[in-house]
Amino acid sequence: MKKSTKKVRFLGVVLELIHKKGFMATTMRDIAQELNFEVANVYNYIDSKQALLEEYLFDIQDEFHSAIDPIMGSSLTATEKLSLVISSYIQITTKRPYEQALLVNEWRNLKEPKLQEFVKRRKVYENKLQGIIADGVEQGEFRPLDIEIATQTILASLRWLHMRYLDTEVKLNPVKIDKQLTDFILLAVANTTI
Amino acid sequence: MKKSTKKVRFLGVVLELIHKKGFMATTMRDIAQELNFEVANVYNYIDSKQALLEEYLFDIQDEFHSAIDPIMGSSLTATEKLSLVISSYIQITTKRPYEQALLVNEWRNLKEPKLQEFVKRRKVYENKLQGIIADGVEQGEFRPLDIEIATQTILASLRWLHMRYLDTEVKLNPVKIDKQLTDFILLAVANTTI
DNA sequence: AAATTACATTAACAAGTGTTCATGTAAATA
DNA sequence: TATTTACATGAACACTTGTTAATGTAATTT
Repeated sequence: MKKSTKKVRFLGVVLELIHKKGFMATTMRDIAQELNFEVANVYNYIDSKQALLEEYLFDIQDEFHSAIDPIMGSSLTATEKLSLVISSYIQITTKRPYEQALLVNEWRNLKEPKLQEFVKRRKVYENKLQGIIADGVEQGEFRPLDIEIATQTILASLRWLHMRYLDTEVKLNPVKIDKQLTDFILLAVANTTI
Repeated sequence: MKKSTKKVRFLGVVLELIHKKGFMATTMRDIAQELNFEVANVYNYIDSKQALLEEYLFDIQDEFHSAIDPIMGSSLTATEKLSLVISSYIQITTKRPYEQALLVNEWRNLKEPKLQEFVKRRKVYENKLQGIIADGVEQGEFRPLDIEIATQTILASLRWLHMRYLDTEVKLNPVKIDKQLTDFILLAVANTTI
């Protein structure tokens, strides 16, 4: 549609509104009111309510892929790769907590065929991480984990963080967070003590 | 309202429907159709759509409290307590995955004042676990973690499990899950190797 | 057998839903 | 200056929403 600064503002304001009320509970009239104009004008910014959700979700999902791909392509050890994935995940979350919250909470509200596309793409990301874990176990860097459970557990352990970067809550120090979570996960998968 | 077996069936069928479609997207007419009767009859089972959500959420939340309370009251070590909390969490999740899914995904759709009540009660649970962590750090059983981050991370690492016990997916072996997750978390918080 | 309760229907309600159309004006471009 | 583009409005649309009222019948209790 557009790409002016007005649209940027629109997306930012609406993102917070959707996060606060939930996507389904946010009506087009809610959006219009938040921006002090009439309902019909919302359609000068977006094609539909669904398209709006898709725009947010696929955009933030792309960011996660852009972060993991160069790590996959590198020739680092599994431990180093895992560490980098964790750090990149935290970095994206602290930079874009509202989008991350949508990613966690609202992806279910996508409709087919976009829903399938989203889930498939998420699975690709998970498989990349799972590849790192499998490699680490094979090389003896990690203990003999069930790699599927380990992958899901690691991702889950990172999936709460956005809550601490929303609204007026006291922000946690990203560097401290990074150290705590990296230590936590690396200790959990490691074969040896540090 | 009631407590007959008809109501039990009602709650079971509707629980799955709500999980599949999402609470907001599930209409009273959807519910009626799923049970092969008319909309108005839904109100012979529940007072309102909101009350239905409240019934599910506070019931499963109570189950988590009932599980953690006796552990808190015991005179075990922090490590033993943490281990038991993890196991009880997994047990509830595997036994009632749909309710657990609601707990994770749909609590936001509660309305005041029930929403506040829910959040407050969840905080109580979190504080109990946080007490165990704090104790473990003080006693030197655990490493010097940031106890708030550790608590949230542990809980988050358990919060994906219900997904593997829903629908027609291949169920994971609960005993294996228990061992993998307990190892994962205890290693992550431990001061020493096992 | 009579009375109460549990389960069901038909019909309607007031309010809200996403979206479109026709139209207008301010701003940017030609 | 003329014209296109960006941003805005008012009115309406077809449909869906949760909920209630009035009423009926099957099952259970007295």
